[in-house]
Amino acid sequence: MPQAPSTRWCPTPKQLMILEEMYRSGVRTPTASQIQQITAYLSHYGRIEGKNVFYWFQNHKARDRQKLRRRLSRHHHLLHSCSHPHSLHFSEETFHSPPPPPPLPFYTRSYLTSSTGSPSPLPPPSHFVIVSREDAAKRQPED
Amino acid sequence: MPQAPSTRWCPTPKQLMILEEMYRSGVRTPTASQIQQITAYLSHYGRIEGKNVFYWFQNHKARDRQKLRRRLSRHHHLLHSCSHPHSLHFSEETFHSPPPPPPLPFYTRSYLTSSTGSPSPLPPPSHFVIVSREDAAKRQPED
DNA sequence: GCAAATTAATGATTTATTCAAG
DNA sequence: CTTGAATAAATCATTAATTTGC
Repeated sequence: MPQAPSTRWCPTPKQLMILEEMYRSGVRTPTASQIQQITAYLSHYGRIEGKNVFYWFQNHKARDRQKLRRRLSRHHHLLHSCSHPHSLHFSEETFHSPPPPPPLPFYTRSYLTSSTGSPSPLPPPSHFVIVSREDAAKRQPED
Repeated sequence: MPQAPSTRWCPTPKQLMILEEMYRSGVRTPTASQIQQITAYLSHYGRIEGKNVFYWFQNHKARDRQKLRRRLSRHHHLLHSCSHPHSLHFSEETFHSPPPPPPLPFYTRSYLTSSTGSPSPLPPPSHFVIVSREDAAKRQPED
């Protein structure tokens, strides 16, 4: 019985080291030729195909971003909760502790495209624009 | 030491999420009244002013286009820019120094200059594509 | 120690976006 | 308005770590 035909690529430690080194050096989305070169080089350390290299960089980049985003998010939350000592009291949640679920129906593409049905929004002031950097600027949805 | 009264707005993760959702929904250059409403809504999640919203959409749209344009530019210049050693962060250092055992020169002058030196179509077609996007080019910044 | 069971990583696919060309 | 090009995000699937009962 032939060994389990491992259905997916499994990088050798050496291959992994090199890929990580490249990533650290700034490689993120290698071009086709770069992928070819990288693949050719890594094939000295074990079986590998171009798509493996392609996927590896895609995944690594994506998960790096993911990790970073989670870290920043947590950091942000910690800062906020720590900077408001008085929020430790539970009874005061009425104020600013947890943003209650405010209504979320907002602007959607449908709203923008069917602009004729907009009763509340101010009429586009059109020419003359930009107001101060203060309250806002006015513009027509051109997109 | 006086606390740094953070002179500029810093979106909370929640605010960012909502802004991005709006952007995805088609909002690009909200009108003054839209900005007012958005600001009011986002203020549930942290300090924010109308100008912050205005600038956010301006910047996000601009950077989105910039990113795309840079990608296209890269694509357009690939054949020529491949001869730019600088564009390959990991070229000789990464390959010629660390990997001692196996031979395989990597990015050599010949490769860089004869960018068209990739005669074979590219990474294994295996039954799916990846590869189609390769011939085009991408690379480098802000990834 | 050692596998079966469970959980965490991560390779591979699919889906949803973006802008701009036609 | 539709489509092309190129991802990046979300998801699926399999492999590696680990936990656990014996």
